[in-house]
Formats: sequence, C-alpha cells, structure tokens
Amino acid sequence: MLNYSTSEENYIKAIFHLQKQDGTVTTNELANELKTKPASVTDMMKKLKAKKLLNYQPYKGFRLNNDGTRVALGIIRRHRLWEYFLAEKLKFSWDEVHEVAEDLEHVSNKKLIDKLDEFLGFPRTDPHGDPIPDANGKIEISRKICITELPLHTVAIVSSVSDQSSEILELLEHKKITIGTKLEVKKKFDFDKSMEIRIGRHPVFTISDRLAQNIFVQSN
Amino acid sequence: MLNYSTSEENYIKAIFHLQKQDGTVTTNELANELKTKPASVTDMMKKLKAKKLLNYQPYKGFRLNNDGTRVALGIIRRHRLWEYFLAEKLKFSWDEVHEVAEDLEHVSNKKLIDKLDEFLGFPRTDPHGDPIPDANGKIEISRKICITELPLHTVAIVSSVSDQSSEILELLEHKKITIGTKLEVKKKFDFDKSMEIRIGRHPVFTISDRLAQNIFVQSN
DNA sequence: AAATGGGTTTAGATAAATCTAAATTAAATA
DNA sequence: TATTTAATTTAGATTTATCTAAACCCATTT
Repeated sequence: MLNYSTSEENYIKAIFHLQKQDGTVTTNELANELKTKPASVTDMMKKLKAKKLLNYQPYKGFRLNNDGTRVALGIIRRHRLWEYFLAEKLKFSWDEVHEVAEDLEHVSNKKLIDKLDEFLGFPRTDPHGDPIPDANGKIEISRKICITELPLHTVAIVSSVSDQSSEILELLEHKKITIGTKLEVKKKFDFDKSMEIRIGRHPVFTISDRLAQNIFVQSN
Repeated sequence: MLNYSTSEENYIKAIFHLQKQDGTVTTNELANELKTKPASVTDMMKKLKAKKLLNYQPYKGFRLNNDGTRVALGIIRRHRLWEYFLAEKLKFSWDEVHEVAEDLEHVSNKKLIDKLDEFLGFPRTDPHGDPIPDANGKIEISRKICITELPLHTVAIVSSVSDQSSEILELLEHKKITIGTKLEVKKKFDFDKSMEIRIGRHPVFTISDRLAQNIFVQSN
C-alpha cells in the first residue's frame, strides 16, 4: 500500500466526487473544485497517470482507474470515519465536522483507521448520511434521489446533503432540516423552481431550487 | 495563532526536547535527532529566527524563546493527547502510540484538541507517564529522577520512560517494566554501570546502563 | 474549408524543504 | 600564538507543488 501526498490525495478525492457514474472529468472542472489553476491540474494529472491511478489522454479528460478508485475509497473512508468520530464522540455540530476531517483524513495509518472504525462500532454512514466504505473499500451504493425529483405529497426521509460548505449547513439548521427529517413536497413553482415543503405538522415553507438540489432522500 | 508547517513543527519540538533546562542546542545535535543534515538545520534555524521563535547567533547554538516554547507546548499537548486517545480508546499497545501520534499531532485545530481533551476527561499524563500541557500551555513540572540516581534498596514507582523508540518499549515489555511498576535497585556495577533490580517478589535481574538511563521514577 | 475562441497544455518561474560539496569559523592542541 | 580539526554555514542543485503567460488543440460557426 503506497502512500500519497496530501496534495495528490486531494486531487484523487476530487476526481472521484466529480466523475460520478460514467463521465470523465475536465481540467477546468477540477481546477475549479480545488480552487487551483488549470496548469496545476495538468501537471498533477501527468503525475497521477505515471503512478497508474487514472486514465488520461491530453485534451480528453480523465477518470480514475481501479487502483485510483481504491485509493479514493480509502481517503473517503478515513474522512467519513473522522466525521463520525467528531460528531458522535467530540460533540462537534453537524456543520463543523467536514472541515476538520479534511485534515485528519490525510493521516493514513491503516491500523489507526481500522481501530477507529471498531471503536465507533462500524458506523454505516457519516453525519451527512453518506455511506462509509469498509476496510476492504466496499461501499453501499446509496439509492438516494434528490427532493427535486420527489413526487408531490409523498413523505420521505432526508438521508444526506451533498454540498458540505458551512453556508448550506447553517441554512439547513435554520430551516430545521437534518438527516432523518421527514418531509413532503407540497408544491413546485416553474418560474424559479422553488418549492414549498412541509415537515411534520409544521406550517408549509419555501426553499430555493439551489438548496433543494442538495437535499436527498432514501428511495427504497 | 499562526500555523507552522509539519517540518517547522518537527524542528520546534525537537529543539524543545533537546534544550532541557538551561543549555542551548547545537546544529549537529538537532541534525542527528531529526535524521537530517546539518545544512538543512542551519536553513531552518534562519527561518525560525525570522519568525521570532528562537534565539540564534551563527555558530552559537540556539534556544527557543517564549513564543517558540509556547508553540512547542502546543505541539506536545496535541501529541500526548492523541497518544492517550490511541492507548485508552483505540486500545493501541503502549509501544505503538508514539509513531501514530507523530502524524496526528500536526493537525492543529484548537477546537479539535480542546474537545478531544474534554472527551478524554482531561488526562494529566500520556501513556508514557509524561505530563500533558493544558489548553493554556501550562505543564506540570514532573519531579522525576532516573533510576541510575536512585539510592539502593529504595522502592520507587516507574513514572516515565524517555526514549520512545519501539525497540526500548519492546525491551521494557519483555522485562515487565511499565508505568506504575514498583521496583528497587539492589546492586550497581561500576565496570559497565549495569544494575540489578527487583520487581515485587520476583527474582532479581540485570538491566544495562543504556536501558536504566531511560527509566524514571517519581521523587516526591 | 477557414476562422474563431474556449479549454488545455507547455514553458519557465517561484517557494519550501531538502541535499552535497566547498568555504568558513571557533575551539582545542601543539 | 600558530596550527589543526571539527562543527557550522554558505553556495548551488534537486524535488514537489504551485503560479503566469504563451502556445496549442479542436469543435463550432461562419
């Protein structure tokens, strides 16, 4: 099991998150995601290609291969276990864990992570509702759909939120939407794609399309 | 509170440990400690002097000033809290925690460390018996003496071991010497400075001077 | 098919941390 | 005090990760 630099790991993780399903990732997308410059991305892609972690032909975009995916899942496992630890044991609030885990995830001692996993009782999801890969890199494919796709008047349980900036988390807290919240979409407006939702017996209220796109529910 | 690179932190910590009491640290000592080259040490000393963390005149050795000491105590606090966490919560064995903590200590998020401290119940010493600085950088001055200084036939309690290589810890484990062990020096030999010690009602056995110099007991 | 323009890559520079080899200083010795 | 030697510093090179600016590719549009 080779070790990768913090910078390499950040690139690998970002590619994993961006490549979703079948597509490839472009230089600009990645530069934007990592708040770096396209030239830096190209340099790193050459390096990761040389390390055989991704498929990359100049001008054609890139995609993690099997080895790269395995590495990415290891990083995500560390990140999500630390998030769980921070929320569950250290009582960090939901919107603070991501940032701290960004640093902790780069400490890559397998025994540490496996023992942490055991200490935490082998949690299946992190505080945002995202599945945690196991020690072998296996991850539950979460059958989740965005509430923008949810039929009207159907109660569903919030299982995760995708954007993990503290801004969105602050907003969700204000609206009292969290993992496990039961909600129902009452109305959608074509004009701005905003929607009215209801939580339990509380009055109906409005959320923007931008926010709705980041809220997911379990679809089993 | 400024941030320092992993490399800077390793230098600061090493100086702190080497400078003991009143003396200064030399370039070679530090290079040896950090397994680096004297030229690299000189470069870093210029940098740390520019950051006003130490007193340094070319060819005269160096010593942390107040700010440098404060930074060092922060690093040591993080290191020892993680060691405690690893031993107490993750059930790492005594001789494994140091190495893992070497990585974790560089994650320098004050809130993380203060919450970890609280979660652990504000431990006073790490698994090696060394005191943990509090959130303000206060550290108990441990009144400990080396067993080489201990008068004969005086029972004392092992409170810490200084060298934290896995080699010494393996040897201590074999000899059944650990923090809290009650022992008594029965005989010292001038020739090789080896000594015979007794633990509880077990038969007397010999330890080398090299080992003895790393075993400390509380002297209150 | 030629031109345009956005996305991408290359070229060359910079900063951090390290190294080797050479020069320098200070302390010990003759 | 002059000399030797060991420790230390300087000079210059290397690696990693980044940047800016210039060059390049290619798909879409005239």
